[in-house]
Amino acid sequence: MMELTRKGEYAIRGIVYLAGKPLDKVCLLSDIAAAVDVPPTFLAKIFQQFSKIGLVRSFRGTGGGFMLGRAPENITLLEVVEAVEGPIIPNRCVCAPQDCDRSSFCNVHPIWKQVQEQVCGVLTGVTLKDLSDGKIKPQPTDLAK
Amino acid sequence: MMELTRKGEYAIRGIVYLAGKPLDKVCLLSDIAAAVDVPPTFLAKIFQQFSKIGLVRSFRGTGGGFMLGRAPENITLLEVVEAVEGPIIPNRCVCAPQDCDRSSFCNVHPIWKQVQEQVCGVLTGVTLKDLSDGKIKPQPTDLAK
DNA sequence: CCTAAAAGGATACATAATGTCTTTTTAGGG
DNA sequence: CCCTAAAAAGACATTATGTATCCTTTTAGG
Ligand code: SF4
Ligand code: SF4
Repeated sequence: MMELTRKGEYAIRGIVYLAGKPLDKVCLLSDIAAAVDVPPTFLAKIFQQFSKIGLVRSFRGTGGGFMLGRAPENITLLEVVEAVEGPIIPNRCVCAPQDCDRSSFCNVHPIWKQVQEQVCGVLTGVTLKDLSDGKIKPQPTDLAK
Repeated sequence: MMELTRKGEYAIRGIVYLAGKPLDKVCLLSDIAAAVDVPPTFLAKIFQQFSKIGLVRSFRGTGGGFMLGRAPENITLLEVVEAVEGPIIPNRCVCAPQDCDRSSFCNVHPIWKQVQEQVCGVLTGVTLKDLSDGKIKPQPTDLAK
């Protein structure tokens, strides 16, 4: 449960690599794939998805390639993950309570909502800039003392 | 990503049902399955797993069935989930950093560790008693203001 | 020894993950 | 205008996982 797929992992590697380059630098897919050690054909599919929603911009033909669609400090890890993995849904009832007859009286239901919020919270708190800089936000170290 | 499987969902339903019964009451698998609307054969497999690790106790033969292995206030949701889904691992590097060449310098790595802690934190904070009672812990409502 | 019930094992089917391959579109440059 | 570089699009192949069912074996009561 809860496991990021290869696709998600590769997606992050690829776009973090881009985030480490100057914003206007156009990078070849094949170069990115080699740098982050991902099968190029697979990464191509991933970047196509990114491109569709504007996370990266693509240029075709000679001299083409990819660059970030926005400044890396304005792209959160959550966006990247959800772009390729879909929304973070610990249990189907979180986004479709009507699918479960028991949701009206179920005590577990709110727990999954809570889990979702926590996970999204962590991933929203990290930007591509943080990741490429190596300057990870000081974690709250939330010890409910 | 992050989605509980049917197995996990059914497991929770089943054991929460048990938690709502007197501790010494032996329940028939078929009754449990019917009550929580889960395929009986599937629930059987799940309860076998529970039984092996002592989360529930089983009795064979005539008059047999299942009961909780411990008091419901001493069983956390995390235990139940991990019993059937395995450990909560947002990314493989969380439990096997040696599998990834990049883990030594990777900035994403600690994020997954953080996610894991948050999720486990939420699930550890809920017991079967809470779930069967309907008395869900007052959530921290962690608004980092 | 007969019956109830769980345990264990094998199997079937569907879906999702993980890639690869081929063809098409777009763009630059001589 | 053509040639080449590069991404986009779509089809396909393979494997792993999820979701379940069935059958046989073990255990226990009466
Ligand atoms: S039983 Fe509760 S937790 Fe499970 S799917 Fe339905 S609402 Fe969600
Ligand atoms: S690249 Fe980083 S996040 Fe991805 S698997 Fe390796 S250590 Fe983990």
